[in-house]
Amino acid sequence: MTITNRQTQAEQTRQRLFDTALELFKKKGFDNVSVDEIVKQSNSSKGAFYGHFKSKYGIFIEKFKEIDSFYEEFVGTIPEEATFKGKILLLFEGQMDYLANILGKDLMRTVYISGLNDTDENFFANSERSLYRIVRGMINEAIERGELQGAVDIQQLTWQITRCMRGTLYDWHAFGEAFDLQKESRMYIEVFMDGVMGRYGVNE
Amino acid sequence: MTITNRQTQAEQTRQRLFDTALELFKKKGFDNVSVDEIVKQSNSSKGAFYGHFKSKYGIFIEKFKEIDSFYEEFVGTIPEEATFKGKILLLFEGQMDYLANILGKDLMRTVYISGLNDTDENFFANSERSLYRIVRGMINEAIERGELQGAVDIQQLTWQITRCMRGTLYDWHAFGEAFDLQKESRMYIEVFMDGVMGRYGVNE
DNA sequence: AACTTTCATAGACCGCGGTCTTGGACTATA
DNA sequence: TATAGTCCAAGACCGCGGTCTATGAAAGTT
Repeated sequence: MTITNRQTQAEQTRQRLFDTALELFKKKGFDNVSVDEIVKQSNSSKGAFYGHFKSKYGIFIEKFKEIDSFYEEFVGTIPEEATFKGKILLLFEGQMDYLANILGKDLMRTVYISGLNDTDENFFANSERSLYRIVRGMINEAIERGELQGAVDIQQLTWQITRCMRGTLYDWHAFGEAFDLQKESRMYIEVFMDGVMGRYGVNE
Repeated sequence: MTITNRQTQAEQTRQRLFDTALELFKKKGFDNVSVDEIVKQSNSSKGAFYGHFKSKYGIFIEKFKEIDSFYEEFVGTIPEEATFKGKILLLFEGQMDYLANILGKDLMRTVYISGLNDTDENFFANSERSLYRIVRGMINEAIERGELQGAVDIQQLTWQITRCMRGTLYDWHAFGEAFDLQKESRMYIEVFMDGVMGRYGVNE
């Protein structure tokens, strides 16, 4: 399968749209940028835009997926010897920092909106996302190390732990400026992990 | 302040729009009903509609507020002698039942979307909502009864416990049909409350 | 009763996200 | 090189949520 001229051309158009859109979103905010504006600024057309992206949200969702590379990298920085709980806390901290400072609140808002709109086929439900694989991995490891009982429902616990993230991130938007993401995130997951260890932890 | 004819007329129009809209939403789903359709079916006009409601979402948000009456009533059915944790569990159970069977998933979806859109002045952040008052009340009672330490941050804990609701409800939408709201809700809050009691509970 | 003011309603209008038809350059095949 | 097929791009178009201005009847005022 050779790459034709046409394909590279298309890829360039796509990239131009993508970059322009992100730049405009950053400058003016998602809601204040129209698709027409993106298209015009990119010397492109709506036909091209909707050929490459599913919707205006699509741009942000595309960008959001970069978080998977972040996870893969970040997980390598977590000390091997940390406890299960410690690892989860670090993961939360790193993630929230990345979301707030790299991806940004506006992007996250649109991702969460589209999670409510695209009822079927949304990435939150895709259990193959890096995030879920990593959390599952941590749980498995904790079982092997004897930190968690072997009988724990791994999938269930994965959804629950990541639900703590989603709940916190939702509140980050709903509660406005006063909400300190990093602090709230930490306090919340600490309590939850206490509950997890109390229930499924192994007492020695 | 006497009530004029004009005011009662307006109230009737508002009610007609409200009822018609809810009926149409129920029949065809929120996204498949246009404001024009609501207005036409109500023998009214857009001017009237937007005079009475802030947006199309406004209708559902209005309806959603009825949940406060539900809370007030429901809280009376909780046995006085139940433990703090027991009461919270009952509250979750009753609420989830009400949301799923009375208000409905579509309504909740739009409420959660508007929580992300109307950045300022959204009801989630209004700490005077019945829900928050009730949870705060339960916490206070638990402190008085010596179930919880006096030093616990009441406001913080209130947000955290209700965040469990929000997180679960978000997932209810994001995860589609397979998600069993009642079951997931219970399992999640149980773990969290274990954590709460472990941290802030009083050991005797 | 004559007038002014107020305010709910009507519906034309606007900008936007998204779709659909069209066109024409590129690719594949002979 | 002639021909057929493919597919990216162009932009007219549509339906929608929401705004704006006009209107006329009710309320307030003298």
